[in-house]
Amino acid sequence: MSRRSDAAATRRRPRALPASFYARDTEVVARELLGCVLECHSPDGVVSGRIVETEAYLGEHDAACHAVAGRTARTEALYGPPGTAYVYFIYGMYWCFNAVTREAGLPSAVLVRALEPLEGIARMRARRRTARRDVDLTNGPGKLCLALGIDRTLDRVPLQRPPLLIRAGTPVADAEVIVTPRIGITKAADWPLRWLVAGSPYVSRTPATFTRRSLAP
DNA sequence: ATCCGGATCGCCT
DNA sequence: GGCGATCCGGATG
Repeated sequence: MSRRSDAAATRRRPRALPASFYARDTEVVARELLGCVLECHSPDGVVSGRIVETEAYLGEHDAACHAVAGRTARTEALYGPPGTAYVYFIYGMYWCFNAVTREAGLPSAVLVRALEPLEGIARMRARRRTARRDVDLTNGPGKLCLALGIDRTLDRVPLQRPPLLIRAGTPVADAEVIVTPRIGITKAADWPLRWLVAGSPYVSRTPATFTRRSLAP
């Protein structure tokens, strides 16, 4: 990616979003996380990216939310305080990162599905050897966890300080936001709970609404 | 002890 | 657009 992006990300370091940011309606948090910067620290250095795609998972009554199983060892993080991480393992080989929302005891979260790489791009390339192009480094929830080095050790950590944090970014205007159904689920698959930055080449999958919009504005 | 489904990815056609 | 990889969590016996 461009040196300009790296330089811009390094120059400005807005404060991390406070826990109160997450202690709100999950859909509002999912929407407002667009444009914010997810940043992960490790002995290898700092890696970060701008959030361009999110999904909301609404709690025990959302059939696609892991909390349908109730409170278990796995879902414990979902029941934790707002502004902490829920990191889970999927399909035998990938991690997915969520930010816990609302309040402790109400198991809801926002899944971060795609990033625009900003900082530590060389490190991301090293961790994502199969990605031929930079747009493929972080355009999916499993990919971005590989690129940033997010795994089980970060489950339940607070998101206000290293090793894992989310900073305020350049706000994304409503005109640039698209909402679609969530991806890769079978239950409650028609609920419009996925938010994307329109036109970003870094999203995980271009939604059908893109095509429809361009053909029939 | 065993079974099954899954908030994915990468490679194949 | 389809499929295999690979393994954990939760349910069932």
